[in-house]
Amino acid sequence: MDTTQRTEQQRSADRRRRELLEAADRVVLRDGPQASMNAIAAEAGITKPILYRHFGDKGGLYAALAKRHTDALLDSLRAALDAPADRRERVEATLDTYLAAIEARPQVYRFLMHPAEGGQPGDPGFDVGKHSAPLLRRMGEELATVIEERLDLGPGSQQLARVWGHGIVGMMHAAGDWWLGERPCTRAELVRSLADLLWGRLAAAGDKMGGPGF
Amino acid sequence: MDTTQRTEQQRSADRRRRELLEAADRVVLRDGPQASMNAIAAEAGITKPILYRHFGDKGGLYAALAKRHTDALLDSLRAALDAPADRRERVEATLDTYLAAIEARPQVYRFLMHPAEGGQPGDPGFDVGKHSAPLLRRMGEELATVIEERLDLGPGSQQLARVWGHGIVGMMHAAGDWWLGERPCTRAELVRSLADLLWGRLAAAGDKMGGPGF
DNA sequence: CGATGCTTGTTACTAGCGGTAACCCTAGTT
DNA sequence: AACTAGGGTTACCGCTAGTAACAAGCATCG
Repeated sequence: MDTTQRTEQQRSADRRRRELLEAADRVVLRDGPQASMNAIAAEAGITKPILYRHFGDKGGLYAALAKRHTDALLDSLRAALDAPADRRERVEATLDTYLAAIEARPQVYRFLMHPAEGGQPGDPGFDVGKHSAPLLRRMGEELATVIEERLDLGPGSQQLARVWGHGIVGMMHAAGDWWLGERPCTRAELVRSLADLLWGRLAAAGDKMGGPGF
Repeated sequence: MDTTQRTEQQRSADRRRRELLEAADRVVLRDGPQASMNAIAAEAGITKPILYRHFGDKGGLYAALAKRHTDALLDSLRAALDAPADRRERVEATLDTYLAAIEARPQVYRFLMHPAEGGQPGDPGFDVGKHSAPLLRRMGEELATVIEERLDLGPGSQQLARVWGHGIVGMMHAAGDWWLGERPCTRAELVRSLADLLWGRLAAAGDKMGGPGF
């Protein structure tokens, strides 16, 4: 049990793992989220059981793959969120960063939003809750902490911040998804519209027709 | 080609179709979205090919199934949205209606959010865009039309309304999904927090620490 | 009456998936 | 030389979606 040997092997295994992940990345980027384990193994130049030895099951591989992209995206978002500017500018920069990312690599984005979808036959468990992609959850929590750290929201601020975190992330996600499909306007316009929504223009707008009854 | 006969057969087919849909409904409600065609056929007391004759493929069945629930939910939402009350109350009622629905039947909700996920092997097409569930899209569009009809938003109102429609729906969806998993507060509190967000409390809140640079 | 279709239903199959058991082979250790 | 440890492969299991191909019941036409 020599430690140097162990680290040697660990390193080798880690390098292999990274190679496999990059191959998987290529396949997912080409075939979308339904890339098969066979295809990934073939792309990596090896066969299935090796994949399973490294990642356990398809969910494990997908989780590892998703973590890389999610971490990268979250780093960008944190940078935008931490920029030295006023709140509105920071919000717009964060929205724009996210939208630019999903615009640049839609397949990766799609993969992140529709992960494993697993559920092997023998498993009787049926996880209500945790439907959405881990990316959404992580972004929501991240934003919640930022909000709670920086904003003075009075009593119940922690809970309020978490609701807002997940809500805002969901708004960004859904609007981005729709925008990516239809492209009804430029990215800048979308960012501005969403920021306007968050800035209370919905509440401030006047009614169009007659009295408030309608 | 007697018309009466034709309607006769049409009626019979429609009744069968409804029976099959109800059986499928039971199975999906029990087994979740990964219910197999075999299981659905067994529940309906028949065998697979009949399902395929009626619905084409799994996507077809799921689409038909989703349409029923989506229509029902949209009707409830429209009712809440059309209530004779002021805007804030209507928004809160709509949020609450949606959240109550997903709370009452989480499996149906999950099914609606993670539909077919189809993609047969031979099909090289890869539809970027249209990732999210049809339910989200339809709710977004619906809300957009309501906003555009009732609010005076100045120039570019149509585009703004659509962005807001999809954004608000996404906010509701993501917050609801998270809430369903963690149950960190009551439904009423969640509704209130989200309405507060839409009412601009994010923009109105004060900074917690020092100057605006941070 | 018999033949023709049409709908309803079945059995039996294909092709591909995720996942695994069993084996092989090479390297290094004692 | 014997023996173990990993990396690798073949061949399989059970499952899925989807599809022939065939077997009735029942109307209509010649």
